[in-house]
Amino acid sequence: MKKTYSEENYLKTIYHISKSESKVSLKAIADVLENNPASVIDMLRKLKEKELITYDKTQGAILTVTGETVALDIIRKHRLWEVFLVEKLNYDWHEVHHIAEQLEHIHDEQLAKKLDDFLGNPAFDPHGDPIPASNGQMPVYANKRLSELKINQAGKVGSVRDTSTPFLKYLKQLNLGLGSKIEVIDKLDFDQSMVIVIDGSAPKTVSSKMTDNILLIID
Amino acid sequence: MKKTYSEENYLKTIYHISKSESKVSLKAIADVLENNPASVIDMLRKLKEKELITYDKTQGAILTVTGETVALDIIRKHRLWEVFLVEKLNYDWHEVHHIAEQLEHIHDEQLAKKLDDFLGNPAFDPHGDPIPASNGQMPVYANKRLSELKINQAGKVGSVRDTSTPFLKYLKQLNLGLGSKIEVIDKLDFDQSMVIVIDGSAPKTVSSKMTDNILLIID
DNA sequence: GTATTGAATTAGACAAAACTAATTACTTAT
DNA sequence: ATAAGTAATTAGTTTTGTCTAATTCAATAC
Ligand SMILES: [Mn+2]
Ligand SMILES: [Mn+2]
Ligand SMILES: [Mn+2]
Ligand SMILES: [Mn+2]
Repeated sequence: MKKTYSEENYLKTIYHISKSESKVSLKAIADVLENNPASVIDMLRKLKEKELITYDKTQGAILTVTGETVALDIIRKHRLWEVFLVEKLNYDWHEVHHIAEQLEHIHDEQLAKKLDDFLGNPAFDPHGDPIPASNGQMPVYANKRLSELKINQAGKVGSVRDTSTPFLKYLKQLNLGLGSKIEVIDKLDFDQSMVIVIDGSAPKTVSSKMTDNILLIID
Repeated sequence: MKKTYSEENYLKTIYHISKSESKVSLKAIADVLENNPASVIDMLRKLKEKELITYDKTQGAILTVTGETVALDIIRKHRLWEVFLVEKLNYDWHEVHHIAEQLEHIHDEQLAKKLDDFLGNPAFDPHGDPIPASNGQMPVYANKRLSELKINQAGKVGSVRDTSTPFLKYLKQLNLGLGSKIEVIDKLDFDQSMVIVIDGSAPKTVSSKMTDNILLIID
């Protein structure tokens, strides 16, 4: 059965939340989608009806196998399109999210496969996030948050957890991108802010909100 | 103001009908979109309200300048995406229409321009239809229908008027594509069917429905 | 000129996806 | 244990875009 634009967005959101929270609450979904909780509960009941999720107040929303398949398919398309926009159309990485948000809903049997081949079967999207395989396997990479590093540790930027335009613009301004080397020079106890060196340039101070959203590959 | 998916489809349809009929009747729109006339009249009133068209029973629907701009923008995107799908993703020309039908509604300031550049600023889509410029200028080419040719006249296929899958499949089967040379060997008086030679191969008989939908460039 | 047909229009209904406002159910903090 | 605050839920609306069925209008056909 064909899924609507909106159903697909809900499934995707539930998937994402489930990766960082132990319970996918109604409130969390409402926050991410910027929808009213009353709207959200209606949709959850609809998705439950279609057996794409289970839901109850205490357990929260949980994707069924079918539901997860749909979610991963949307995420796959989203990330492939992001690669296309950056690699082929020369968009900046902070500009592509809202376009991929639309493109991920284009329906066609062959499209994802053909696009994937055209792009050379990329493993990561422009934000460093892994692209699920067509069979729905999501590769996992053991990355560490910058905020978890201790003084004098170092790593290479593998991905970012926040893909909002303001955050990505801030990173650009810091001259920080995927692959940048980061060394922790100092970490302040009182607010967890860090002094870091990016690719050997002058040390800069960054907040814990920033360091929480950078994922590093540790050598 | 942002236009909805549906509004865009109506404007595009009105544009297309206006190119082949002197009056864009409610009935004609309903037929093309396969919508009920009652639905169509509602939408026409809405488009009139927004000053994208004028409409009354006798005149039919007529695009305003703003309405035509929107229509041409959608058509431009539709045809650019078709080029992308055929040239870059290796789709067959008969497979791309329903995907472009979705892609044409992706909204982004820079997208059409970037896509156009990436594709090398093509002048025609895979069906031979001209791609409107970004300023909304639609290039016009003086093509003649195959059905208008007389015996012994010849021409090169410039575009097709029907882009339905059955028609395009039929053309493929005939080994007929854009650029194919067609010579008229015979024309039957009673049903206007023709005997033609395609690129020098064995003569074939085709119906008037077929010859009405092939546009030729005459040498 | 009246009958028949087809086109345009009206009225009322419906599904999808959102909303507001009010209510109920849980969790904390005092 | 009670009050306060947060989360979940209900009830009732709204907007968008569609539909069916009934009606009116207009163009032939005889
Ligand atoms: Mn989306
Ligand atoms: Mn991404
Ligand atoms: Mn369309
Ligand atoms: Mn086309």
